[in-house]
Amino acid sequence: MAERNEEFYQQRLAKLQRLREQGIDPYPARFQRTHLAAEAVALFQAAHGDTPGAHGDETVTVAGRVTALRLMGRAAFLDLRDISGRLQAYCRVDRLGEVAYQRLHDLDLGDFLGVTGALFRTRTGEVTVEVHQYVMLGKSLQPPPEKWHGLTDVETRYRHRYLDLMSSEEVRQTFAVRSRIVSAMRRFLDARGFLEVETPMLQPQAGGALARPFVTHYNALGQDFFLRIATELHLKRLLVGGFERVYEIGRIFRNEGVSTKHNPEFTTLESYQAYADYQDVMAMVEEMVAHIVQEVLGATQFQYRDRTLDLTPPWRRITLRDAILEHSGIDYLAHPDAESLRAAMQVREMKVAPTLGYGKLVDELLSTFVEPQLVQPTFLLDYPVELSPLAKRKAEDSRLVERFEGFAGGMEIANAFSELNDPVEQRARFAHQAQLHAEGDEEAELPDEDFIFALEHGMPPAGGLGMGIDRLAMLLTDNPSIREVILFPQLRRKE
RNA sequence: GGGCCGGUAGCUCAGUGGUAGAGCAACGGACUUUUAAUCCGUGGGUCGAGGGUUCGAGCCCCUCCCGGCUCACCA
Repeated sequence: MAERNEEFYQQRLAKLQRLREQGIDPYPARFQRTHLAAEAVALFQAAHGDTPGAHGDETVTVAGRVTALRLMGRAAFLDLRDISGRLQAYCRVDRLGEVAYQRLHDLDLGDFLGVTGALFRTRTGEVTVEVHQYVMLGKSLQPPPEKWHGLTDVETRYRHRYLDLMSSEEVRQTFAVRSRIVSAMRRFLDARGFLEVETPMLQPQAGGALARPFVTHYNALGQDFFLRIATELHLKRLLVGGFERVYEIGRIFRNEGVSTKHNPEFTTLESYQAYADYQDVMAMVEEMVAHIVQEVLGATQFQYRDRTLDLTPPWRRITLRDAILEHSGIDYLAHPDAESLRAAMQVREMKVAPTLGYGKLVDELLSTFVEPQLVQPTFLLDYPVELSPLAKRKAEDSRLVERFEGFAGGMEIANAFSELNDPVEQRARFAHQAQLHAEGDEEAELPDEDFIFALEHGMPPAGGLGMGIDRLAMLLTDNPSIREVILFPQLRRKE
């Protein structure tokens, strides 16, 4: 864990004081720069090529953080880093004058500095700005992480993410990619006529997924509220209201353990499209993901861990039944009830809690045998109705619903179905869930009377989708842990 | 919650029972094209916390805290 160092702080505070005594504001409000670091380098390169020792007459003003400082008596080099990259600055006493030059001794790594000067290329070939004048833009009072090894302590990286970002270009890149994923997703959906909406995070009851919620208290109403576990039920109310294509990208909260694939708050996309079914959604998912990857990485093939993933459509499609049969040898449809299926699983030496219901057992088979094998993008189709209280049954087989999940890199990244729009059946499904809840399943879906009331007013057939943005970001940034793609991941409080 | 691993200077890390170390960073000095600048010198530590064993504990034992991986739980 990073800790404050009082000695360094006092030293830097003294430097700050010296600046003020010289009438210098160490925290000015504004600075007008003419170029980013990378722009300055490109400018010089275009005008003078890469001949070592070349001097130009281009004057630039750049600003950034001091990341290295090499004082050599009557001359000094320092590295400035801004969002575009790094630019070396060269200071010499005969150019800056004795006073301004000596003041460099009170400069520290981490300070923000603005410099103006002429570009040249050193004899070792680096484009450099020879400083005519400089301005302190923000004094730093704590030392930055080590310049060569950077920050490796994982706990410090997460608790003080600014230090991690400060010292690692790779980490900065990860979060830039994450941002581009989300904006590419928005562009894709917007171009297809989807309307982006926002629905409540604080809810009198949390529904739309099988998960335990966080509870909070609303003082003004004197009531407990729940943080949403999904956006589904509100988005479908909007279909009832007449919107035909809606989506929401937002944070949801699930009161569960953390792991490399789970953070208690995470970000999902949910979209709903009227008059579409899960087959239409499947086509959209593979097209959308390929589009995003192409925009963000410039190709639909990329490295994830030790494998090359190819997200070019079409993705493999296989029924959940066949996938489980293939990887575990168990045909769950041949075992129509929980007792029989559990017995079959125990024959294969799986430890299964006797309290697990039929749906959970199937889920267990999926996550144990199938999910880790799905490295290349794959859609699993047709799930048992017990596992999907909000999905429409298949016309040909009432044990199953029209649902698919998308996998890549051994992780679930999408979940979608043809939405159940029959209010009477929805009520019955809720009743079944209520029964499971009464039997001790804390994750069972609770009946949402207003949602049923909405359905009773008529909802068009629709295809709905949920996607985990964090997991998509893990894939595209080649990170094995969800915490690496969340800026401030959840950690236990430390005191 | 279980198992395994880790927590030593601001940072990166050595140190397996006998005077707490190195590199970077910091401070002082030399140096006008360096770039992990170089050279000389200096300061800097409740060794995660608490207890125990021992003549003596960073090191061995116990408890606890925090983190990582993993299993379980968990979409």
